[in-house]
Amino acid sequence: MRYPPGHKEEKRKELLAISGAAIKQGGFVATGIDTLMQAAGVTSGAFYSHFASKNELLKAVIAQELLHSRKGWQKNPHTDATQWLDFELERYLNLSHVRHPESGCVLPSLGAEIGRADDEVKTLFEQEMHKGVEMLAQRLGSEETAWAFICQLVGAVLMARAMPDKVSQATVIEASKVFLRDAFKRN
Amino acid sequence: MRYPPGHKEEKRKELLAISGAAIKQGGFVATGIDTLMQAAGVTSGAFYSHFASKNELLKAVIAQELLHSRKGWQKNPHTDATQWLDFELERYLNLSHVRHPESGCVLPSLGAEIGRADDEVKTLFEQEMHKGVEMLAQRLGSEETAWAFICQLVGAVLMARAMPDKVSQATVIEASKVFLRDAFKRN
DNA sequence: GTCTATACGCGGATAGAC
DNA sequence: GTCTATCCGCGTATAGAC
Repeated sequence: MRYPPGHKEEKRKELLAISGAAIKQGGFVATGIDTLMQAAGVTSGAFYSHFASKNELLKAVIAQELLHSRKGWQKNPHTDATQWLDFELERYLNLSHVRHPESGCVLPSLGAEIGRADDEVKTLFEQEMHKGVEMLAQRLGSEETAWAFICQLVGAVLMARAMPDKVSQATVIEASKVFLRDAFKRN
Repeated sequence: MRYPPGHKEEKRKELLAISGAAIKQGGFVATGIDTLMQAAGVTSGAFYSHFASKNELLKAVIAQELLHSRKGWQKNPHTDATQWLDFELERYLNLSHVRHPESGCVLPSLGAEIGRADDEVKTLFEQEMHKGVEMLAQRLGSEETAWAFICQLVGAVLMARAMPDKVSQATVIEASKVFLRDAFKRN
């Protein structure tokens, strides 16, 4: 055969990573398959060798992105609760994250579009989210607290990205940072 | 003249309200002008008698929706801080709001798309948001706290809408409700 | 002010050559 | 597996009749 074994799986992974970044940046509906494949250096016809439809791509992107987010949390080196929290707050609530959705968390970028997607997408999303919430709950005490923590972070980046300049963006994310630090300090 | 004075202004208001609902439900990019005007009972050609472009419509929708949100806060009858908070939490964090974006807050629905819009849109958004934050700050003590409050609410509804069933939706919004109640209780 | 008709581009998806 | 070519529908926006 002309391609080494495992080539297809690797190519799919590559397309997935590039598509994920482009979709987080431009939005799922707004970004066409032509654009996605151009970013990957192939033509739109090649897309369907790897994904059955654009909706299948969305599911694959969600699974990949949320897996990546969970891996990110596992890299937090701190055992002390306060230090662990500060590390996560700095990592998520910073201007670079606000200004670079293509390499950031999928939730502020695609949350609303997942909400408008079909049940297959939402069910997959729920399953992947729950894995993350279970992980966070071990640090934050309960799944309930983990959900509230996530909602605060996601809402802050979502709102900050809608702001026109760095100053107002910083105001929004710093507010949530202070609020969360304060809420978890008194336990 | 064939139409009474003020007819155009009224018609524009009507188109704006109907378009706002449809866009919050389906997304700004994903909803075409044909669809919007069909919902209003006119054809797409009529749209341009009232708005210069789809982007101008987005700005008008944002201004209208955020004005409506501020009016909603003003209807809160409570003076006691705890009662005021409970009233707002119940009003925003409930399943009906999660399941009816067309009549709900514009922020979870269009936040990400505003983030991808041009500077004109974002600047308008910032100005309108600041009016609301100033109002909330009088209740919550500071603009910083107001921002954090908004981010938690918006993130909760955004995440809940991405969930596939009522149970998981309720889990998300209840978590934020408890979290916020707890955070403001200890002041 | 609203209608119909239309220009023109881009959307998702498929067929067949290589 | 990827390419080119193509189908068909929908997107924004405009022109001109009524």
